[in-house]
Amino acid sequence: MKSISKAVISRLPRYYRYLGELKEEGIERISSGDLSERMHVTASQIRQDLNNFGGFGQQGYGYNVSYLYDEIGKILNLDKDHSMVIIGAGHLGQAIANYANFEKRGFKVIALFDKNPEVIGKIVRNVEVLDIDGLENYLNNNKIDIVALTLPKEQATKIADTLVACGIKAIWNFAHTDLELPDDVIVENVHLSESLMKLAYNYGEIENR
Amino acid sequence: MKSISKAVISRLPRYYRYLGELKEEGIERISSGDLSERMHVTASQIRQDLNNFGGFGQQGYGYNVSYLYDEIGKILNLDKDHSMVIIGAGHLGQAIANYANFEKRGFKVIALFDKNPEVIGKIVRNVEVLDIDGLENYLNNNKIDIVALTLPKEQATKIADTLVACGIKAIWNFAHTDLELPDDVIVENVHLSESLMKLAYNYGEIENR
DNA sequence: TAGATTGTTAATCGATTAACAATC
DNA sequence: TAGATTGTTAATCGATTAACAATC
Repeated sequence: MKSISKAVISRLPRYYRYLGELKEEGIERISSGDLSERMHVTASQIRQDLNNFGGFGQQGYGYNVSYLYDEIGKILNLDKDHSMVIIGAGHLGQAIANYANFEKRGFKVIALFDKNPEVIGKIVRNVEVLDIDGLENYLNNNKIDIVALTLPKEQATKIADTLVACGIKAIWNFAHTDLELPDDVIVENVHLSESLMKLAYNYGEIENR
Repeated sequence: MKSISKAVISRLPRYYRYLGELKEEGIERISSGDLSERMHVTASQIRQDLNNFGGFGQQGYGYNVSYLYDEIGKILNLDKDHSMVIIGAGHLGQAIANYANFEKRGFKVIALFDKNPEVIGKIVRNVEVLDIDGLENYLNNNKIDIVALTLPKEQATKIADTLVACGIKAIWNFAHTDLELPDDVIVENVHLSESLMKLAYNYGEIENR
């Protein structure tokens, strides 16, 4: 099976979001042309993207919204549950723990960790903040799918090695650094400062024209 | 002047980060070849990217780290101050307000807004949380460069229109929706749920191989 | 059936990589 | 000067768009 390009994957969650909205609006079917207008992408791209995974539509009819929504959900593994641990219980860690929609999609936060005694023991959305010293032991005794790293880069690098040693395969990295880990460990980076710099560049350009 | 491609812009902050690290390590010069090894990109791409903005290097020598760092900073507008207002003083809003490094780069949070009486009046990093009802008046009387939207999508859409009406040209959008705004308003999206879905897809692929 | 719209191939466009002459 | 490394042009690769036959 030829692997799917990164560009395609990165568009799937957006399709999923729009289809969810269409579903909520009670719309049963949609053509690539109509969806293209809503999403401001070409109809060609929508059809090409979807056909990487199979023929979800029907000639002369279009796509069944509910069916396509479910299918994209399956592709994105949203039909399975994912246990998640958050390391770093500062505002960012707590923001993620509190975000209800993740749980709706099967992402279940089952523990937070921190080294700060002031937050250890605190309950965030029914989940206790545990002492980081117990992390290794915890990981060895619980099946964890995803670890979110919401702590400063100095600590993130070291903790990431521990995670890999404990067999963690998926890391959601908010620390401002690139983790250098083995190939079979997936890292998804959220670099907020880089996002903000892009914004600074782009609005600077607008001002000068 | 031909405009620079999005792909190039999105790589600049990462170059900037690596150059900052090199500076801290006390390294004075670096060749595209050496930088390419550190960053895991091709030397060709580095040279192509940089030459969109001018010749920053010198044949036979490479690039002066400190000089290149400053030049990329200028391109990204980091040599200017940017006043920022955060709307939504929940955990995510507070996380951003608290992030010290932004201030180092010239991004100054000068107000937070919320509609929740329990947080209004609270001081976050020397900045007061104000009542959202006073937003329009505030924007009309203060020069604000960037507004961060860290609130639910239902509210974000409405607030975004207010922002545009008040002349805001740069929005850092954390709400899970695409804001439909005039062309001269720059929106930089941070869609955390889409990032998490990409991670779910990718580590699912690893498991199946 | 006729119209609509997909699935898919072919054409275009843009971005990345390779190569090398220029030059420090 | 000789070696190193850039700046830049040319070649390749991949992604997007256009076109249309297949088919519901």
